[in-house]
Amino acid sequence: MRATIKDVSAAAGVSTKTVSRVLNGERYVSEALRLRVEMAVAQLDFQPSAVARILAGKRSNQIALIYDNHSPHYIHQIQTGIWERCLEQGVRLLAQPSDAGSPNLAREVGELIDQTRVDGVILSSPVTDASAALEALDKLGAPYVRISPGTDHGRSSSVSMDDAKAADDMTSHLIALGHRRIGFIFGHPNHTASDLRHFGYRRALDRAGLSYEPKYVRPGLFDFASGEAAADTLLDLPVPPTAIFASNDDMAAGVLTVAHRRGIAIPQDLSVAGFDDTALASQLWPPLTTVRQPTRQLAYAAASLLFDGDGVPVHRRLPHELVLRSSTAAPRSRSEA
Amino acid sequence: MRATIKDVSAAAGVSTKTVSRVLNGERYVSEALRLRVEMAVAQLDFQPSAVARILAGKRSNQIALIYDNHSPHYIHQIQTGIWERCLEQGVRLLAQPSDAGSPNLAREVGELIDQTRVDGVILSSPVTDASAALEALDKLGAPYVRISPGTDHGRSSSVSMDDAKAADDMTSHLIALGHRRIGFIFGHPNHTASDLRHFGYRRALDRAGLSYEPKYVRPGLFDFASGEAAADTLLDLPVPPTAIFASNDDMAAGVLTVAHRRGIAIPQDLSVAGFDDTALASQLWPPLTTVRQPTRQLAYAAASLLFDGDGVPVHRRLPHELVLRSSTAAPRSRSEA
DNA sequence: TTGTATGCGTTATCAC
DNA sequence: GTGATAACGCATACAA
Repeated sequence: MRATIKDVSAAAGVSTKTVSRVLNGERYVSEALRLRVEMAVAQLDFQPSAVARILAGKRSNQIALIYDNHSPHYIHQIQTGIWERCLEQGVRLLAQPSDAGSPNLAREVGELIDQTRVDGVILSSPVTDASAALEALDKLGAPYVRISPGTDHGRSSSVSMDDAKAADDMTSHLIALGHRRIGFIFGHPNHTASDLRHFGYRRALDRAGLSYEPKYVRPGLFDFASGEAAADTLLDLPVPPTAIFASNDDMAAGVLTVAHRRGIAIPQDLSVAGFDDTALASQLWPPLTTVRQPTRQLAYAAASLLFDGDGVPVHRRLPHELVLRSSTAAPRSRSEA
Repeated sequence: MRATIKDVSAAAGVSTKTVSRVLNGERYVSEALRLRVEMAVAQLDFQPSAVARILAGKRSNQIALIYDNHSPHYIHQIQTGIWERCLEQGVRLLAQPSDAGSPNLAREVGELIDQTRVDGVILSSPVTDASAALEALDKLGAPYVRISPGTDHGRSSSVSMDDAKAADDMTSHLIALGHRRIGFIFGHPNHTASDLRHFGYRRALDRAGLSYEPKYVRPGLFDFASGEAAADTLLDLPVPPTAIFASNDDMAAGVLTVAHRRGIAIPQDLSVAGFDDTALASQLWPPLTTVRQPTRQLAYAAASLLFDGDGVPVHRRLPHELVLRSSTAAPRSRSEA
């Protein structure tokens, strides 16, 4: 049978409370007793029951991650980042897949909190913007941190990258290389980052005095197929763009595929850039010029905010990084006539 | 405040035990009382505490997945498959990253079981073959199911694909196309599937009367870089292979990259095939001929085995699928002289 | 500094 | 069928 605190206290000849004190590193325990307790613990290979601790105590040392994202890489980065911080803190992580658009979301979140007694919740995109979930958490008074929220920044603690600035930077880079017709592929409409990226693209054009041409902007769904479709449409234009900027790399891979299929040379005839959301970009040929999102770091920071938070909402911005490669080299003679 | 069973019993005018009976769908409750209890539950929006249930009851309705794999896609498939089954069963999933080679693995597993009281554990590759973990589970008498174990099949319930047969099938396909010099890139030595795949490759050669040439077999680590390195070595041979079969698709992507870099046309000058472990293959150009592993289904089946298991080890084999594409078209005139 | 009594929210035992 | 009452294994408040 498993050993309990009672067994330990009997073996050490002290009260259960003293054992509890030693276990939790409280003060006011004599060295002598502490030593005896520690020996007994080691001897019996005692493991405190997390369940009993949760029931009796105030904290559960458990947090939950609620996610709904179809990019395995994104989820993995998020989980890894949070897990790193949890390890340092001795906290367990409950992974909770969900459907950001589901009418049951509020109920699911409520059940999660009530049933498991998690100390807090981390929301990743796109659940981070699901008001049903936020309302449920607010109502239950559960602490939560949002990763890359698109709206309502002041509502809770959150961490994010500056998507608009990142898109602006990349677009400006393309412009500086001499590009004048830059295609843009929108991200999934459910993700607020999509809007921000599009806005950054537009802002950069505007600042450079270039006109925003809706025909160069195509919708997308963050997946390979929509990237292909968008590229086909853009490259079929009478005057096609000299560069295509995709809102993530799955779609950028679609662009590359279409280019290969059509015999279009990269970067000589077309420059391709994208957000490196799924880390696919580094595996493509030619290697893509990308905006690298610090997903893992964002997740780590989110967990930190959750653990260290004192109630007042805090926002943390983490820097993005432009990874420049040959795929966006200057066009060979495609400046405006 | 959260409602408790006591509140419900008071509201319904019955004992707590009766409420418990209704909640757990036990027999011997009159329709009248059952109805009153259900109304009270709905009225109070009562959520039973999972924690208290675990402490008092026998089962926790929680299982754990122990994994250590650096392929986000693999992990995602595994988690998704298990989660699907858990949803049907109303069971929560605790995700436990680990290090299959860590000397602390046994301790970590022991703590997991003792602290969380999970009803069972699912092990994915490569932890599925970590004897330290298996011993710890055996010692604690915790039920567990292994996904794609490479050794000791009889030790526990398990699910798997026939890796040797899959590699054999693919190699045979290449041979049938006319290939006589087929390069092979080994998988990560920690994964037992690597050996099986290599064996299947060799068996197919043998059956076809082709000699096994060690110079056509290169080591690999299941990552992009090792695929590149292996391809470089193979293509530098005086008489290079006409086809390269990589043990996963990350490495196959490396092969494609090297081919592009060297101006080698695919499939005219080189055929490329691989195991589609990370689902990357479908996004490459040209699309790769692959063995598709039913990862999600394996995970789902593993969870089923865990829930339905009655103690006696059961093994379930799930079929693989060959996805044939132009990347392994017949060689244009490269048959042996 | 140490120990005692009580509670956490549910299930299990055993009466009625 | 139904209901008291005792566990479950720990933390908490309060004494000593």
